[in-house]
Amino acid sequence: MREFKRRSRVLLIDDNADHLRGVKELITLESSYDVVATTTSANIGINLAKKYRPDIILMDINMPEKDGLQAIQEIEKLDMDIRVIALSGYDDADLIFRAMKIGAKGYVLKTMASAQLIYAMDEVAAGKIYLPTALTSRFFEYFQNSFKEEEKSSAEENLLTYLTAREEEVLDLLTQGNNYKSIAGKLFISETTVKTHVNNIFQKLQVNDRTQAVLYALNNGFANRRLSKIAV
Amino acid sequence: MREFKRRSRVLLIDDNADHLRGVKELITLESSYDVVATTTSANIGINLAKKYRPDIILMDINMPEKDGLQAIQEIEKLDMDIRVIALSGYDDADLIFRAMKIGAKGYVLKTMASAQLIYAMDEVAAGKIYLPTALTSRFFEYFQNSFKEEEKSSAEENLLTYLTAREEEVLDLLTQGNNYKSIAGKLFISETTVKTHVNNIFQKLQVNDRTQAVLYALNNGFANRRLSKIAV
DNA sequence: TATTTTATCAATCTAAAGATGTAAGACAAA
DNA sequence: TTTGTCTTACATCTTTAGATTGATAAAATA
Repeated sequence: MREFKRRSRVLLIDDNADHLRGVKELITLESSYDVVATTTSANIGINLAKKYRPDIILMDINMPEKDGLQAIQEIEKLDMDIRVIALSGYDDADLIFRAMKIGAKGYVLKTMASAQLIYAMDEVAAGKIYLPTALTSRFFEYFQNSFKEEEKSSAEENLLTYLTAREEEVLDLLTQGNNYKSIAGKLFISETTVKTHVNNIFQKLQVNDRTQAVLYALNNGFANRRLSKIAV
Repeated sequence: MREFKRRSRVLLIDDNADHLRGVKELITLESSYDVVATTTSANIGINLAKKYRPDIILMDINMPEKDGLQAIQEIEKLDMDIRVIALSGYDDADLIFRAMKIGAKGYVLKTMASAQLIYAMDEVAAGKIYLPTALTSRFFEYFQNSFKEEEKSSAEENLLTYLTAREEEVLDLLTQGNNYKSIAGKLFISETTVKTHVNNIFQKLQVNDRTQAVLYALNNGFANRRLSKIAV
């Protein structure tokens, strides 16, 4: 290996000045990291990120002024290959999920041992995504639950199962925004036949019009599912 | 602690008879687990699960006959508090994602050291969800990518931003399957006004009818997002 | 074989949706 | 003050959508 390992440049964002100082000292002790800047403001932090282009950002996500999660999202949108690790005081499943969803490369609790933080930084610096085992477990509980709820609603009774193969084809075209004429053309059948199918679909799905039919289809696992209830 | 720790009952499902025997021996050596049954067939495995009600199932998901993932899903549907750990020969991100999505409590590679498997079983037996660190990293790359694609498509140019507040209200009601009369009633305005709004919405979203408008809204981050491309 | 389901098509009718033009009052920005 | 946008509203007209009834042939099923 000819190229030696470059020291990773780190930006710290934490509204708690004391904690900020502590983390800075901790990291400075590590030979492989340079703290290029620190700030107690998320907004300033975003600007510092643009200016210094650090490799890693440690972002406190429990800040009053600006939401740390929002800041992460904005930094991710810059698409500058800056890897953000979320620092949080809480091991709340929802927080962990949202942080990982918007692109955080790690999530470390402030209460965790400093060695854990350094390890996370090492992993993230190496291009990996790191979550402590305990938090991973939390994450997955939340993750699996969000799918469980879906299944329940669709497990009740999915009226889509009553549709014939042809009706499914027609419904599929409906969910793509086609009108009668267009569907007739694509299936090589007459418009009146399409009307018959559509009417039968309405009966079976117990809806009144095509919009409701399309909505029913999308909400009940037709083609592609919805991941509802999960938004940042 | 008055109650002593009950030995966990384990069911093994693996179409590779040799591997099955090996894992069985390995687990039998552990004092805390009883192998209650083994089978090389996923279908039989499901029936054995119903019969023996094991605490844990080790399920090979790379089986030709029946898909192991499907088998996991069916077992999860039983809702019998049977915790399934997926065994796989591949650390494929998509496989890991799908296994965890449908409710697997763990995912262990066959190539991993036996100690790793036992550790996973210990964690899962204790009610946790366990993924080896390396696989967790894989999982999250896949997970985050699935959201990144969404953002791209909605970042191109979201025509929804051109809508006025009132038009958004109307569109929201459209995406709930309301007709003109219903919308007029809910917004306390006349039906003709609703028509005006709806027509303006069509212009702005560049669509021809309400179904297309609803589809555009749903596909472009209106109210709740879609997690497309990810299906089991 | 008899029966049911499915897919096809038609005619007819009503209701709803969509296109277009016009316009007045409110309100904010220039 | 003027300009522009937003919200409201109406009239008119054309086009779709949807409901209903009826019918035929093929295919699946009992």
